[in-house]
Amino acid sequence: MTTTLHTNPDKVVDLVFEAILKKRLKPGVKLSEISLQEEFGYSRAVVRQGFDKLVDSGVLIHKKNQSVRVAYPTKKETKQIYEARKAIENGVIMILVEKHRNNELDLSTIDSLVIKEQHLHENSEHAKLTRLSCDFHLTLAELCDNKFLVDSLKPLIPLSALAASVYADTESNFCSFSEHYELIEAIKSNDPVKASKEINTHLDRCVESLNFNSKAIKNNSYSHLFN
Amino acid sequence: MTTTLHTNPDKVVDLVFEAILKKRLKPGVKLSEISLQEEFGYSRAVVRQGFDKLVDSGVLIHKKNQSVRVAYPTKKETKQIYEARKAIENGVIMILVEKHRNNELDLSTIDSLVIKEQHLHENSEHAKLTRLSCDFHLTLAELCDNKFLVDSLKPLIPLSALAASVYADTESNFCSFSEHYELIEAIKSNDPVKASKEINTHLDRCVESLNFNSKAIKNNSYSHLFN
DNA sequence: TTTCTAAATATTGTTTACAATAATTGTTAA
DNA sequence: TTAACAATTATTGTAAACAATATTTAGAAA
Repeated sequence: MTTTLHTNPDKVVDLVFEAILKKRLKPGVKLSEISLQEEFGYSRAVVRQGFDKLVDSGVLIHKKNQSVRVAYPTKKETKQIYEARKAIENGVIMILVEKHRNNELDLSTIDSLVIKEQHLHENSEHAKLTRLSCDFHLTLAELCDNKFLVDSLKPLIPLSALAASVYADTESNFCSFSEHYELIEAIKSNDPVKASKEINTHLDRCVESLNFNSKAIKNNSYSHLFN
Repeated sequence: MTTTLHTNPDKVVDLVFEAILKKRLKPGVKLSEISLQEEFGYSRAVVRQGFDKLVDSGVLIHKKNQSVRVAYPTKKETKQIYEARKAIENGVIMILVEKHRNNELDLSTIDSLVIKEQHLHENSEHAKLTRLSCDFHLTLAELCDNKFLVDSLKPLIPLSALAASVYADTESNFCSFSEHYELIEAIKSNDPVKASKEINTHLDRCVESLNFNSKAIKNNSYSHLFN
């Protein structure tokens, strides 16, 4: 078997992002350069470059001479993450309403995504629904056709997932499917005020559904996370 | 003389950012790893790490096996940059209005910055004014006390400066001092609608002041940029 | 048993050397 | 003179070796 050698640091970034969105990588977990090198056939330098990018975006934390760790968002950071998302995603929605008004917007991909979400919701497949709702928000940004906006939002999605890992009591009802539906309807009705209200309340409710008190104790006992 | 060895890639990032904001680094210029290494005493690895970050943010362009080059924003990219800035900075202003309403905002630094801008404006020191207006926008973001918002906006400022290098006919009136003043007044009046309008029209006018036609020819003749 | 200390191990930080590629220069032929 | 090609040079890409630091393990003393 010829193992193809991977040389793209972005692949490492995608790998870590995906693992976080699937809740396989939990907040606080250690990630050594060598382990990824051996497991996936990346050179150590490539792994380091990928890690550097992830550290830059705040998804990994790096202290000198220590292994990087998956971020463990504090209450304050969680609120900052959603505050930043509100700013960026509001802009995204405004652009999409404008585009839709000018008949420049193809909503077919997002429509089918919402339908998928509905199915998962009806079948109570919470894990998959959570995963898909991340795609929902990123897909909206991508529809703007603006790489700078996408790059700004991208790291905030796994960070949100990490915050949920820490503070969400239950997976159900975290990122509401019905609110996604309403948001798309607002875009289709060419109503920027309504659309803005929808995205704001949606993201506000994501934060409100978190429980910062009960898990506060857990912050002091990282040990169970590190094997 | 004991030359202290620099080991922080972020210093390289700051160095390049500052050089761009001061218009000393022009769009399209080549940057070799070795030159910075020799000139500032960074190790090549550190320079590479800094370059990687700058490439990630879009400020440098990197093709395999070639030296990195300072970005040369196209017309489309320039519009994307300002579209992204409108999204992010709108969010920034909304946060600041809310903070000011709750008496949680100290505007003294931004006030003195605007006064400095006024002096430079009156003395027609266009270069310094352009430099300071970049600080104005970044300082607003920093007042939000949200590192994610700051990180999102940060690369868009040098990119705006590069766009101006390419498409601005004259330095004067590029980023209007009086509009900065009006924006702060809007925040002080606790009026989110007015403040939102101010930042939007301000950024729109920045783009409108650019001349995408005349410089279109220059795109084909890079030669004057490379010494 | 528990706690402190020291040795051993593992991991990251940095430099170096070499390979691969691009850019430049020089030469020759039309 | 110009254009095409070859040889040289310069620069980046990659891997490997070593140093510095952190972590773990083992052992000794309380």
